[in-house]
Amino acid sequence: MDVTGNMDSRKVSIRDVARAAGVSHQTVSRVINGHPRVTPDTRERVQQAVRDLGFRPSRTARALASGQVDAVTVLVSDTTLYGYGAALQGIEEAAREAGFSVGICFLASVAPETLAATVARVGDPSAGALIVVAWDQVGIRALQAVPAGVAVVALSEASALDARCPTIRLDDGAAAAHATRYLLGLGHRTVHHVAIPSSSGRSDRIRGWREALTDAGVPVPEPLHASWTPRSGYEAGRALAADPDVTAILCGNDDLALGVLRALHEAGRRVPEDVSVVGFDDVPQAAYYHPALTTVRQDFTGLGRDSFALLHGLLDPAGPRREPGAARPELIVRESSGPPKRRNTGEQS
Amino acid sequence: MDVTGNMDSRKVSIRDVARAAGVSHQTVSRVINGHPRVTPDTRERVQQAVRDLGFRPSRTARALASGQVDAVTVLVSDTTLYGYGAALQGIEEAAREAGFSVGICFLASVAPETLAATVARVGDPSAGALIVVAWDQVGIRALQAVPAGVAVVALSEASALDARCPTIRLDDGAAAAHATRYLLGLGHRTVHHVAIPSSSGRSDRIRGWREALTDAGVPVPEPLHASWTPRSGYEAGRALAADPDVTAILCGNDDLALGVLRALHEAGRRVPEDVSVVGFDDVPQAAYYHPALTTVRQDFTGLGRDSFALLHGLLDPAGPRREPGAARPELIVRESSGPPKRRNTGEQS
DNA sequence: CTGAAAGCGCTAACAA
DNA sequence: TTGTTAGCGCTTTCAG
Repeated sequence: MDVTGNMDSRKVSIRDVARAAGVSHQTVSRVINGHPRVTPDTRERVQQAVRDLGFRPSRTARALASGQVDAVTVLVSDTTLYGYGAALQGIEEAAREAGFSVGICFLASVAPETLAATVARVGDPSAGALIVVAWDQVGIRALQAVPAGVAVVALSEASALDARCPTIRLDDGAAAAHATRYLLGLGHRTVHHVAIPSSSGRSDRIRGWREALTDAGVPVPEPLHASWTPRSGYEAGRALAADPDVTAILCGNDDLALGVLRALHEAGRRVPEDVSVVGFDDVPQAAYYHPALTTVRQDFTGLGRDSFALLHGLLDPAGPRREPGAARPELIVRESSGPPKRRNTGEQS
Repeated sequence: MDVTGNMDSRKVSIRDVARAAGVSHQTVSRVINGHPRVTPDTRERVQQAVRDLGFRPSRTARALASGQVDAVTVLVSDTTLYGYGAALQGIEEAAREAGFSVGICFLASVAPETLAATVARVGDPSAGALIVVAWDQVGIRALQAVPAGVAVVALSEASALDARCPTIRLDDGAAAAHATRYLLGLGHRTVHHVAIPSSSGRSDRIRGWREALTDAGVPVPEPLHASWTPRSGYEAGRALAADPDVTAILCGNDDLALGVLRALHEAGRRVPEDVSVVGFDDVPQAAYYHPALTTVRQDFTGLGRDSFALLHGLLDPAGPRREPGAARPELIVRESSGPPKRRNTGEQS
């Protein structure tokens, strides 16, 4: 017995409540599920008994009997990366508000050869629905490994090939183009790009950047393909720093930009006087980098919320629809970008 | 029917398999659970049927019948903070290896008044065991709200009062003391401290720092109490930058250190020439800050793994014991720390 | 509006 | 070694 004088609460079942309230266990079920046609009096008696006994319905039993689970598990490669972590947070919030429990599986730590088996296990129909963050290759592969018959929603790049499931798309092509035009507008002759890995081989960010360059009729340098880490940004940055023609760099994320910043500094190239650097994502630290990073803010949390709303709508078509609410990408101008020091007077072509 | 020619796999039950294999459903249960006393022949027939029908056991039904769940849910305030995210990742890895599914609940987005209810809901005994990351106030409060009768393990600060549940303790008091002595050893007259919020009011980091100072017989400045964000580090840093006596600052985490770095820079105080800065945690970005941050590396992932191992041992005392494997905190010296520029020759006391 | 019966898919005792 | 009989705690159907 505990403080409230009851027996251990883990053993009270719907029948115990029924007995205490002098009704059938069925009536108890109706009351706890908010069934409309119950006499106020009966309802009150039952609720009293529920309180007295500290009854908590078993989600497991409910799931088994009804075949519905109210659970979603999120497949995501690595929440240490800001965008992924924020998206997860958005999903979890929305799911919790809807009374769903949320499970998680980090794909990054799954051996490639066991990926399919792992996905099959966590994607068990009896474990509820799935949301897979497919912004990278692992995510895409996980998506393909999802067993048929499971409700699933994906978060993907806009350019990702065909979606065989409902999808929330992150269109940062437009944002990349916008950032590129901003840099061009500052007077740079072209903009170099350090790219994050793409899920599809044709990343939106690369595409947007390239289009902006092409539209402006300026040369399109070869993009540098990096990973997600500051270290790989640093390596790309060293290469770029050695080229005096480089005056503006658009980075695929803020971590990359951080590495680029450092490489530039070590090479004696000042930012933004000699080189402008623009990041992507707007991590909470970006405003405190040295110099403070100009970057494209993205609403990952909103995307996460939207993906859950989409899933919820799928699962319960009768339920209230929620309009997508994710904010559009937004360029945040800080210290790391500015006009090139010496304007070229346009000699060649 | 799908590619393999079977009916929809979500509806095959243990009895279907039994029928196909010509045995009782109980035998099927034995086979899928690896029960030893089954004739190899029978076992083979059953396994064949399982394959043919694409049978997947229902975790829900299994949980309901056996009373065991093989699931753990993690209560954590905000995985956007590196240490929390890494710990979660460690827990998830270890749990998945053990065949557990892992759920998650972000405390930061739970309204304080609904915290207890939320914890009670996700901490439902039928939802499995709990690991709560109690490195902060919300975590502690969540821990207290855990209903009796649920298996729970906590991750807490070493100084946290009494633990009413098995606990993995993070002792960064020693690490803070070590970092402080390192700074003192460099010749600084004292070390200032910008503190993260503590779960207990008596943070280990503060204690270790204070002890090192006291042991060395140097003055103990009042610690500055900040939050977790670069911004709050920045604010503390501005105050510190204005004080010419400040030559060494130990920060409660790397984000704080980043903010401090920036404040110092804006104030024209050079790092490490004028002021040394040491952080805590060693986030992946720390080596790329400007200057590269000296910091105390912590093995959060290992802590996470250990906490799951502890829980697993609790749940299954017969199972294999796993020794705690988390690495001890380690000081990583980089560019942000060094000897003070002008040695004081010890005029005033 | 309420109750009785049946069963969700599985495991746990027994018995054979 | 295998099969039979009972449930786990709840929802669902159908009577009353």
